Amino acid sequence: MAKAKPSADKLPAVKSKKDSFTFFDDVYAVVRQIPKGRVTSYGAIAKYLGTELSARMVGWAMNAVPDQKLKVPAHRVVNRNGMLTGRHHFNPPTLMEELLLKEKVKVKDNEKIIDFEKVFWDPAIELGL
DNA sequence: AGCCTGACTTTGT
DNA sequence: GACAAAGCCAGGC
Repeated sequence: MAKAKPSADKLPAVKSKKDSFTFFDDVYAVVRQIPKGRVTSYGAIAKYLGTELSARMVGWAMNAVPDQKLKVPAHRVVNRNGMLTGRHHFNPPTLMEELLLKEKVKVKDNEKIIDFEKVFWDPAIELGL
């Protein structure tokens, strides 16, 4: 992963707090665009949204999903280690791994994705940021 | 209004 | 390499 160290190059470009609702909406929008069999990290999404400093909010957004019918494949979102840290938040905790396995995503120890780098889907790149 | 928590990430010891 | 701490922002109490 390219981790640049922009001291002055790092522009917050964060939206107003009033646009906070957009944050959740954007998160859902990005997650929904994750191709099948691919996964991404909270940080990647956060970065794409311009709030890489608040990757937690991405996960928080998942927990704050207004309606599951939004088809937000939260199971395709893991932490930067490729670990299914959020599986406990699924209805059955095993649902996350099942969904991933169903999409041909290999999971090791039922908590970590194998070849995470290969199935990693970076919105900033795929969506052409 | 203030304090606490959290599905993260990075950095330092 | 493992553990601890800090920073981030939004929501709940």
